[in-house]
Amino acid sequence: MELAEGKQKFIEAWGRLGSEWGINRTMAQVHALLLISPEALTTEDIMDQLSISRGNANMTLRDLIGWGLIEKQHRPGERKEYFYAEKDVWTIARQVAQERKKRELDPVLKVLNELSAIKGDEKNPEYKTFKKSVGDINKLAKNVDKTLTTMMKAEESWFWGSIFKILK
Amino acid sequence: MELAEGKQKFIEAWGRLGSEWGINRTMAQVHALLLISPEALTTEDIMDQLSISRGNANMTLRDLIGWGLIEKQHRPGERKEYFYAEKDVWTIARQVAQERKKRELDPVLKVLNELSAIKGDEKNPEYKTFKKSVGDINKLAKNVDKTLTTMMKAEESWFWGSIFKILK
DNA sequence: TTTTATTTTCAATTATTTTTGAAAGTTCAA
DNA sequence: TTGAACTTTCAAAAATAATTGAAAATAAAA
Repeated sequence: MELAEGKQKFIEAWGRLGSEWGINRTMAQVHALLLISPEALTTEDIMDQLSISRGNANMTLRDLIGWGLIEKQHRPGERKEYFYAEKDVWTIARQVAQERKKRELDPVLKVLNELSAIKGDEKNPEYKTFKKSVGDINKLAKNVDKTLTTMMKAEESWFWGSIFKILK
Repeated sequence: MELAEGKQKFIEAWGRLGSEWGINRTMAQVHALLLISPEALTTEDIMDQLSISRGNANMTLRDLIGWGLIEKQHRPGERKEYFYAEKDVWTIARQVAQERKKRELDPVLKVLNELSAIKGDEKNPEYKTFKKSVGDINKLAKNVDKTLTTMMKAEESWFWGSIFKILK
């Protein structure tokens, strides 16, 4: 396979994975493009290479900045903005984990805690089943939360080293 | 908060979480409803409680069976089918991990391996950056893959025990 | 067999999400 | 200031996804 074809495949695969996990396909593709670009790109570069509109490119780039995955760069003497992706994959993983935790896991944990506090008749099967399921999910979610929090602070080699020492 | 309100909140929260993670909202809601139901429910029960059509209920229930999250039950002397959700949360987590790995991670790993094999000029920055990013993502994906594989075989208490012994 | 209960299918509709593109906004050099 | 270069906004359009509901299929009972 040639490099040019490989790039297309990578952008496509990253876009598909993103959309399967609730991330806008275009956003994932722009991220993929920047990930494999040695130099920062302009909005126009991105519009051209992915055949997307200016509006779409602009909004997507802002979102990616919001996720902490890319940054704006300026070049002396130029008005245009350049965009450059963080290339360290572990940093990317932590960043995504942090954002999704904040946006999705944390709110759900809040609801689960409220629901865990509901009182009722222990003789009532409706109540018992509700309580059990909510409680169990809450425990699991808390474990995931703790693991993510650790991961977000950790060095990659230490993290996987620790995981595999045990899980092997 | 009353039980009835709590149930609604739970169904809503589970539906929202599902859709944020690429799972059809209705599917997540049907799952939530069955999770907190002590008894198996009929298609009609589900249609009524969630205000969805028969077609939607039927397809969603089949999907949930496909994910290994619910099962059909039959009652002697009755023609109607009843649906009952697996209640063990760790089993649910493993099942979801297994299905998503199979449907999404495995195909991506296949592509990444192909892309990792692309040869090119080490002096070319385009090639070097592509190679580096793809290679790093591939490594990370393989670590996730290993961890999921272990998790899918593991007992809950052992798994979290091991994780926290190290991550603390 | 025929009737009745129930499930499944799927074309059409509805809802949601994404994208476009042109106008408005901003910045800055002249 | 003006105007060129560039960025942002957002209503409308397009694309995608989810849902409906009635007809067809299936299965059991009469």
